[in-house]
Amino acid sequence: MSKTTADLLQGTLSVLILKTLTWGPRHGYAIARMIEDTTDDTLLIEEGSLYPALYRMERRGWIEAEWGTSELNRKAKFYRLTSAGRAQLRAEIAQWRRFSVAVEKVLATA
Amino acid sequence: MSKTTADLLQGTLSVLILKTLTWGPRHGYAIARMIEDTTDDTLLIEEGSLYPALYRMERRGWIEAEWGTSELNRKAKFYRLTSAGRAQLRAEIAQWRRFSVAVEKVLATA
DNA sequence: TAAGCTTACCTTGACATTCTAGGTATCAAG
DNA sequence: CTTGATACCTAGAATGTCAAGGTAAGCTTA
Repeated sequence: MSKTTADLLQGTLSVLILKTLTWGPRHGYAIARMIEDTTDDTLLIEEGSLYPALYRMERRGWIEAEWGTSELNRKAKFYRLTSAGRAQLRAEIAQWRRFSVAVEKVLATA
Repeated sequence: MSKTTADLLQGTLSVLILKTLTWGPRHGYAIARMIEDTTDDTLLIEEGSLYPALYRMERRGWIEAEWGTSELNRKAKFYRLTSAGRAQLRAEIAQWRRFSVAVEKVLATA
């Protein structure tokens, strides 16, 4: 099963990133590590998915970027939530729950 | 996510179809209606997604088709699960649960 | 001081899936 | 005989993810 779409369901990456940023500004690499750690590597965040997602979200005004220095003294771009991003997060969480409840309804039928 | 609050997450349509077919052979239109009814229209199955999905699944040997007559006396193509489809269903359910548990872990963090 | 590992970012192109928006045909009901 | 529901089908666009590359700088260790 598969090469594609097995690791992440399309559409969930943004909610994961937004939620991660509620803990405070983070750079991309750290966001990926946090999600992987939290899920015991069930969700693997590929960099080829991560960075394009960050650009999309920035373009849509959900997050803002600023260059800085990482904890390990490397150049890093720190993202933080905007208020639009916070609203988007609320919407996406609600959407996710509605959706997963609905899927469970189908899967749970005897 | 897109304008309709009800679109599917990529990768979930097949598990929904497979599960629906455990109730017995169904034609495409009936599969869509069942999923929509079960979820109170939270999950809307577009025909442009449904029929291509059925072909993919048939090509992969998860389901088999046979022309027949619907309850309302119309020509209809009835699909039924193969044993490969049953195995696929088990795998996809397991995958879905692992995935949704992982997403919840991220979203649930205080 | 060089090699190698890790951190950190970025991009291109392929790929799968879903949606939009059409279309056909049949049957039942008004 | 027109309308609405049933039932199938398809082309093309849009979207998002992944694979697979790449750059560069800091740390470690030999």
